Amino acid sequence: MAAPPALPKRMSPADRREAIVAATVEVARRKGLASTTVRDVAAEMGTSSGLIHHYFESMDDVLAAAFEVVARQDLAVSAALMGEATSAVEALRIFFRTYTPADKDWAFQLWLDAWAEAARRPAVQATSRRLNLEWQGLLEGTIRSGVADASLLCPDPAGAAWRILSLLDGLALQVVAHGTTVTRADVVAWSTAAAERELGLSAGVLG
Amino acid sequence: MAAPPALPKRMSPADRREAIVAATVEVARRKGLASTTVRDVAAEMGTSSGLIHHYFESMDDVLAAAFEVVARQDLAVSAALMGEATSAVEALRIFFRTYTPADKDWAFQLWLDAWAEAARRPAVQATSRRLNLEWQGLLEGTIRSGVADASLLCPDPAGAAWRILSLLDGLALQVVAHGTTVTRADVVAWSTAAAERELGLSAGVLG
DNA sequence: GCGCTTATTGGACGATTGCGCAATATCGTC
DNA sequence: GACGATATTGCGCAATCGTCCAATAAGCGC
Repeated sequence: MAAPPALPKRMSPADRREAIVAATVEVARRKGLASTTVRDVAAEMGTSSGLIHHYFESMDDVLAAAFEVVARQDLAVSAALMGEATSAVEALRIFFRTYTPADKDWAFQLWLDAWAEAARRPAVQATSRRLNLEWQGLLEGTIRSGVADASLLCPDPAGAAWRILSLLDGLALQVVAHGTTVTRADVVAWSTAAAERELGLSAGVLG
Repeated sequence: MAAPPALPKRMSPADRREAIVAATVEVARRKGLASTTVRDVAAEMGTSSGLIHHYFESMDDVLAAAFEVVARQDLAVSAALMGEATSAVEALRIFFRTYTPADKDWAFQLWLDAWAEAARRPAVQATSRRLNLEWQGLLEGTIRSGVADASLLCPDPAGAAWRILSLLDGLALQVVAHGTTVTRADVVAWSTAAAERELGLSAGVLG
């Protein structure tokens, strides 16, 4: 429990902006994106609510920035680990392992909120779309590299990436939103199996 | 433009309840589930807002009821048409044709809202889960009947139904929430192709 | 130490939210 | 035609929302 390094009463604009986003993330983790308010964020920081609007034009921007931090961090972690892989197949294994974090349901709930709020909050829609595209790009790139060295077979890397990602999202959605008969284990098993079939890999290779 | 049949000033409880739900659907179609308010519904009906609370305990219940009507109607239409099919494969063809209605994006936006709001509104979560399960049941039943008469091959009808449904949802999500590079045509083509592979059908049969 | 810049405060503002309740209007029944 | 049941009104209530703004105070260059 390391205390934040002796917060000065007055922070540099860059630091403050970062602090606001961090506080927003913390609140959104507990309450979801859709019901995170300016006052929640201010209270979390221990400052006034007016301060938030000194750095952000609207709440839409604040939420979008917070969502971007969370989503981009997960993306960065996956991308970094996949980058160290010595083969496309190994990278894919890492992808499935990091994309389905058992203890971070709240992050996926943020995605659910972002997809729904996209219709009402332009900034949230823009970042949600951007991040989704980047995830697809990461996956597509990995597939392409595997096709290049013939370690896997795929006539349509871009489409395959969308299909794998969407199946994963659709299944995870059921777990997080409903807690249905679909289990976390099903999500992993079914999506990896689908990817193996999609990429001409033998069954179980991505397990 | 047929005027509603001479609304009496005082309606029977059953009719009024129905009218409230209908008005809620109309508002939700325009504004989404998440931002539909008691006063919106009252204004849509041309009545007072207090009336809504005379029939529903909370707004959560109203929204859940409205969502259920929309989702159940789509389900009923699909189920009815599929019931008239003379083969499992034909039923599946109907399924894909009716599940992806080009001109009704707002209905899918309601699903997005429901999935996100599920974390905050118990009644919405309950109906969202229930309806999702029924869609899965419909699809699973169709697959089972096809397996029974050997018109298709599937070792795991329940899982297959979840996978097909989730892929469809995940792809449609991209179209509705983001309007990304994924097109409506992609959604249909990709999900039918996945289903054909999943069910041991030759390519293009479900197109 | 002085003064300018600006980070920060703290509350006001108007709009909006879900919900509750007493008063009123309307209907079916005798 | 009067009565009882109840559908409906219309507003009030307390809480909350995002946004804005004048006042305050902290830090930096001189």
